[in-house]
Parts: sequence; C-alpha cells; structure tokens
Amino acid sequence: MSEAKSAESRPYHHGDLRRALVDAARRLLEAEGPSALSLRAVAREAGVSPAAPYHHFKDKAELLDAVAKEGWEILGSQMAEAKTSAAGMQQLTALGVAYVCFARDNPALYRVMYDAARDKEALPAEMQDNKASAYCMVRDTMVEHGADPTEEQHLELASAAAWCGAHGLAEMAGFKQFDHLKAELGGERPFLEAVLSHMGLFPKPHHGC
Amino acid sequence: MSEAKSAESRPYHHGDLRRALVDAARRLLEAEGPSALSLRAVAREAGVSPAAPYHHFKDKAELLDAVAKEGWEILGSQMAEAKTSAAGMQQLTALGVAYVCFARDNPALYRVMYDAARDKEALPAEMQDNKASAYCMVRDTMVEHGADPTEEQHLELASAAAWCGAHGLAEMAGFKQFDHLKAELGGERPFLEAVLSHMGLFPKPHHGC
DNA sequence: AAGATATCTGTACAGCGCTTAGATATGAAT
DNA sequence: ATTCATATCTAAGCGCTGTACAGATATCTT
Repeated sequence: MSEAKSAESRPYHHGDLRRALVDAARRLLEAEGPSALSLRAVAREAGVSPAAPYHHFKDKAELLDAVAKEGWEILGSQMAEAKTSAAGMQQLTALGVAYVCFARDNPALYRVMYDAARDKEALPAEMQDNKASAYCMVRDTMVEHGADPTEEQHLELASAAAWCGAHGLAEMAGFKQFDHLKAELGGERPFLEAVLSHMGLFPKPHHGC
Repeated sequence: MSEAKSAESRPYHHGDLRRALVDAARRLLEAEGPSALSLRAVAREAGVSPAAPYHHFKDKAELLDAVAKEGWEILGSQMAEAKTSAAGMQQLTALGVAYVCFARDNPALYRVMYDAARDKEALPAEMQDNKASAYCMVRDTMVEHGADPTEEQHLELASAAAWCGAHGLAEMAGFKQFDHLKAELGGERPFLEAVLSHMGLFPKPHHGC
C-alpha cells in the first residue's frame, strides 16, 4: 500500500505531488472505502506531511473534486466504448448498462463523484465538462436513433429521465439489501438489463406508447 | 435552538433521553444539515454530556438509524395519504410524486435514510419494517390496478424499477445543477411529474407497449 | 434503610481538517 | 557563480470529532 519511494531518499520537492495525491486517494478509496479517505491518510499514503496537500488543493473538498473529475472521465470513456460496441437503438441500452456497471464496479468512486456534486451551486469547470460529456452522449444517441432534435424540451426530458433512472438503479445496485432480488432474477447483469428495459427508458426513447 | 430545560434544574436523570436525542438530532438536521450532525452536537442540543448518548445507542450510527427509521415512517404515512387522495391508476403517480416531494422537502433527512442503508448487510429490524411498508405500497397498488399478482417476477421487477426511478429523480431534484432544467420545464412539480410520467413507470405498470 | 442498577458527568485519547511559522529546494537575474 | 524571490515542504498546534473509562448520582427493589 505505502508509496514513499521505499523509505530512503525522496527529494524534498516531490516532482508532481498533486498527481501523487490524487493517485494515493484513489488507491485508498479502492482499498478502504470512502470513509477512510481523510486528507491526512492521503498525505500519509503519498509519503508527505499532513499539511503538504494544502499547497495543491485549497481544502479536502478540492482534492475530492479532482478524484471525482477523473471518475467522470473514466465513466465517459467506458460509455463511449460501450456505445461503439452496439448498434442502432441498442446503443442506448449499452450506455445504460455501462453506466450502472461502472457504478457497481467502482462503488466508492461513484459515491465520491456524486458527493462532490452535492450542495454545490455549480461544479468546477473541468468536472462539469467531463460530466456533461457523459450526459450528452445519452442525448446525442437519442437524436441519432429516432428522437426529434427539434423537440428540445422533450429531448431534455428524456435525457434527464434516463439519467435519473440509471442513477437510481446504480445506487440500488450497490445496496446489499437488493442482493436477494438480484439473485432471484438470476445474476446481476440480467437484473440490471431487466430493470433498465422495464424502465422503458433506453430501448424506447421516443414519444407515445 | 437549545433545549436544556432553560438552564436551571434539569433532573439528573433525563426521563427519556433517547427520545430527546433523536428529536435533537432531527432539529439539528433540519437547521444545519447533515454535516452538522455530530454526536457531540446532538448531546449539546439535548443538554447532556458527550458521553450520555452511549447509554442509549451503541454508537453514532445507531442514533442515525433511529433518525432514519422515523424518516421512513413519515415517508410511509405521506405516501399512504397521497394514495387515498387519488383514484385508479393515478394512485401510482401519486405515490411517486409523494416520494419525490418528501425527498425534496426533507433533503437532509432523506440522505440520512439512505446513508443508514449503505454498507449494511441488513437493516435494523424496525427500520426495515418501515422501509418495506413504503416499498410494498407500490407493489400493492400495482396489483390493485391491473398488474398480474401471479407474475411474481415481473411484479418485483416493476416495483424495483419504480423505486429506482423515484430514488434517482429524488436525488437529482436535490441537486442545484438541475435547477435550470426545472426552471425550463416550468417549476418543480411539472418537472417532477413530467419525468415520472416520461419514465413510464407509474402511469403504466403493466407489460407491453 | 440498604444495596443493586440505570443513568449521567468528567476526563482523556487518538484522529480529523486546517492554520501558521519556518525550513528547504528550485529557477531567474545578475 | 551568487543572490534572491518563489514554490514547496515540515513541525507544531488549535478546536473539533467519536469513543472509552472511572466515578458520581438518582431510581428501583427489597
């Protein structure tokens, strides 16, 4: 777990402590969960004093923002990859599956991503970009496959609804209490796809019924 | 804000400190938000020493569990009331609206309710009861209005999907970043109902399309 | 009246986020 | 090469947190 360049001589100036801190944070996050993510623990993991991070981040929240930003980046790229590996209308389903799978496979990171968005008037610019690009992929894919791009309001509504549904499912998928349901429905992927499909969001983004 | 029976003589034994602590916690939660909910602050608000709560709760999490349990209780009763004030298929919509409205009007409490459920193998029995009763209302209402009660799997799926959708929407409704969308769609209720209805969950819980 | 028990206080400890003052290394200008 | 401004780090410390423990005080049982 520990970095610190194996005890001996780390130069006084780290080189790229900012990067090292974000990496340390993600390492801790994966290993110990979100509750272990204290600024001091991150500094420890990176092998520096507890005050060092304050030269690279205004406070703890700003460090977590940097972690969250990388999360949105990864999620975006995974969604993009999922989209190319499907065709036609199923691209939307693929996006939804990719979204929820990401949340399931990186529960701690996923929580940091949304915690960073809570109680904030606006997101830091770079994080907003990464998040928006993931969000727009849903919208764009809807347009590419039948949705009317001139019906702006309906399009926004459909995207928002899809996003809400995916997020809700993503959160529930992380709850142990849903395990019995997942089991009943035969494994996680079927559960996931079943709910997504039942939501009627991804396979049928058009109006009417 | 402060309790403490107005400075002078509170008897050494409180009478019902457990109740007082939960009330103090909910008061703090509403006034200062979830981040202000420290055990010490709750004890202060109730006018007792920082160690006193440990005679009524094993740790902080158990106090929050008690708060969360009351949250599920309130949510359940509000959903029940909403159901009676609607008829036919619209009862499901009413349930969804009531759910999301509760989350919007009690964002801090809503967060405590779900935080208490995170990373737990199983919920404390009483909380589980309150939560399950809210969950079952959705299921029951579906059965009352057209869903086939013998198709157990599909029913579970529909309920789970509805729950996921409502939770996702509830969370998003609490995010400031969605304000512009809400505004565009003309106020919060229309946004809420529009998304719920678009999700196709509540108004049409039956199969097929 | 006396003792067992439940409830509360006081004190303490380690860990937290964050601030400040001072040490050390780097890069630019001379 | 020397000097100096600046960037980056450490050490120490403040007030907060959750929690443990010993002892005080009230209530209950007999």
